[in-house]
Amino acid sequence: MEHTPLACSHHDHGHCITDALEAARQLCVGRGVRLTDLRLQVLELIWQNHKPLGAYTLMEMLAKANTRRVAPPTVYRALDFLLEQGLIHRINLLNAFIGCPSPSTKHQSHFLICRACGIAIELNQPELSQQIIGVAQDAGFQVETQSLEVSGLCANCAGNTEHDGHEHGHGHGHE
Amino acid sequence: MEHTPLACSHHDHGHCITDALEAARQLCVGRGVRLTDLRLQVLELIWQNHKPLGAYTLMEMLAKANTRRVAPPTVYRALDFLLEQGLIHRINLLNAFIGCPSPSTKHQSHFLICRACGIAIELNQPELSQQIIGVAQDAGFQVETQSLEVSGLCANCAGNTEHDGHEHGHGHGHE
DNA sequence: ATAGAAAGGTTATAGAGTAACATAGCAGGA
DNA sequence: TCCTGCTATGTTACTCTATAACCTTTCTAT
Ligand SMILES: [Zn+2]
Ligand SMILES: [Zn+2]
Ligand SMILES: [Zn+2]
Ligand SMILES: [Zn+2]
Repeated sequence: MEHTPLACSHHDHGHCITDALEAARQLCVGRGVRLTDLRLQVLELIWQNHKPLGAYTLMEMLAKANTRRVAPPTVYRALDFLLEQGLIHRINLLNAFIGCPSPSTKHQSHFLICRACGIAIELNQPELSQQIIGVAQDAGFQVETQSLEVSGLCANCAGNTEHDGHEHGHGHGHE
Repeated sequence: MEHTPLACSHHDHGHCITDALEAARQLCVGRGVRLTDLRLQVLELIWQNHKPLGAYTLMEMLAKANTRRVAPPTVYRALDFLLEQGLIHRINLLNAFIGCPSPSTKHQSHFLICRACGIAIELNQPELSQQIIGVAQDAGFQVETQSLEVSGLCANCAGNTEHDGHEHGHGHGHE
């Protein structure tokens, strides 16, 4: 496509996208569910960087890409499908959505979210999940889903701002 | 402070409220901030049970109690104050707010939320907070706030539904 | 008293999500 | 093939959540 957007300055983000899309395709075939054009397009847009994307931002991107109006239910239905299949996660803190790098294995939603650059890093810590389940069990609580959203500064942004107070080159603008 | 804020069917909730309000008063005096009538009223409404309350529900309750219209900014400003002072927490999963039973000690927001009865139980697990900080540090991430929202069934509801499929007497109606 | 700051009131609008119903596209079976 | 039902998408309208901007009131300190 046109560009490799920001955030991931140090890795080939094109691979993130193509790998994720290919994995999604195979997963859906295996499950007998339909990864339609629209759903694939939404997933692709979400994967364009590592920042969570709001439904309305996504809507505008869709409208632009398809040169016609797209209404909220259209994008929300696609998002619902992707959530059900575990292909994306919802970040409640931001009312936004982000691609899951390991959709084939069921897991909980644990994220580190940088307040400076907006990147969201998914944790892969089954032990943490287990500890949370244990704590809940001690209270007689039966866990169904977990959402851990840690806010702060990512390695990049912490490094940049500990020397001087203002960020450079992070592009956390108005998108 | 002595009550276990679990499944509030069996504890004197009047004490929850009066204790919380008295603690809030003293805390604000100590900090030199103003717990105004409005703010106190909002806090009191929030403490009326252990379920998170939405801003608009709160708005209606305020309007009814004061027999005059209350606009969104009014309640949101009160909520912002209470959040800043740590007197309440925000549950992102529900877009709702709940009273904090231990506002005098700084801590993270860790909740068990029952999808059946709506109760939200705040965890008090500094070790869990520490473990999360540790995991983040391994990724070079500098933690500022944590939000853990675990959804599932509380002891009460799990007990009631494990014998038969449908709930009884839970009152998770339209309030 | 008076000035400045903090809090609250008012209006309007932005942002996020859903209900309800209509249409289109894809199946499987006669 | 045509029919039929199911799934996905389009469309309109609406609800719920949250904030911007501006004004008035109340508190506080001098
Ligand atoms: Zn994931
Ligand atoms: Zn960052
Ligand atoms: Zn608390
Ligand atoms: Zn319950």
